[in-house]
Amino acid sequence: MKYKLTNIKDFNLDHIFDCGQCFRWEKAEDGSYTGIVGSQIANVQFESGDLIITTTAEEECRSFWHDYLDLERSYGEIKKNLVKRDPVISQSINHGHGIRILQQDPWETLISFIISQNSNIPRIKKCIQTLCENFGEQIGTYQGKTYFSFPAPEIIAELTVEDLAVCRLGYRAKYLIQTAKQVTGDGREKLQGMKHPDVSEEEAFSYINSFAGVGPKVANCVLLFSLGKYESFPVDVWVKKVMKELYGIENEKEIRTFAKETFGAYGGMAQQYLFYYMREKE
DNA sequence: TTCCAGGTACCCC
DNA sequence: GGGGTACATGGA
Repeated sequence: MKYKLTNIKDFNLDHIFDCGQCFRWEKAEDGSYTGIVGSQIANVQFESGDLIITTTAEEECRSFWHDYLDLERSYGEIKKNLVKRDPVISQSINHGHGIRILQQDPWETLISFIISQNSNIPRIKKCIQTLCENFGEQIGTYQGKTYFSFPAPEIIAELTVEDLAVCRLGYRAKYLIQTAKQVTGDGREKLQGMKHPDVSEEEAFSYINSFAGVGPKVANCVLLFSLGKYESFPVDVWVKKVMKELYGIENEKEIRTFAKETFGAYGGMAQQYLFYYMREKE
């Protein structure tokens, strides 16, 4: 299927796919991006306000893409609000003005960010790709390339550390297996259930934080990138750098307090603008 | 060689 | 509850 969505503002593919929230979208020479979401392969192009989505899905799923790309939310208002609360962030917002927080799958996000710990983005991408190629399902080809789904919890739960050695996950392999075992059964439904607006950020945090290999940083990424808890403010090495440089705050606890008080309900968006700014700056 | 990367678990006090 | 340290791996 092919969709054309018009008059889209505050939207930039490079900002969205290169701000560290996702690991499986690839840029093509024409500037479009191709990725896998669920069991469909999709290509997205964006030019002068028009968004063209080409997908292998046969059924109508326009509203799905609206949700996934977070098109219903007014990022213009959010950015205005953030600058009003804190003028210092405006340069970061200008730099990543087209960022949108994708509404990703909680299971894939959980595993991806367990893999991300103490690693770097190119290697994280490679690990995840190998994981999908070896243990996901082949879902089709697009422009000569074969694509694979993200392996289900039931698949990873049955693997051994030796099976996963091909992915070069290091000490994280055992976390994947343990977490997958926790998620199988009714766990998957509980994980999805955390998306519900009635589930508070605190409640979601303590649940996600209880998985093997998940600490505060990974938990906050899962909350922000897949559970719609937009006040979450993941603190990693890059955020520490930018907070020191722009605000003179080094202590992690102070960073959290500052973010909560300053950015409030949209701490997650603020974090993404700051993270992207600091990473591009190097 | 050493350092570092979207950190966490575990131990000690 | 804060403060060290080991942990797999690959690129700079």
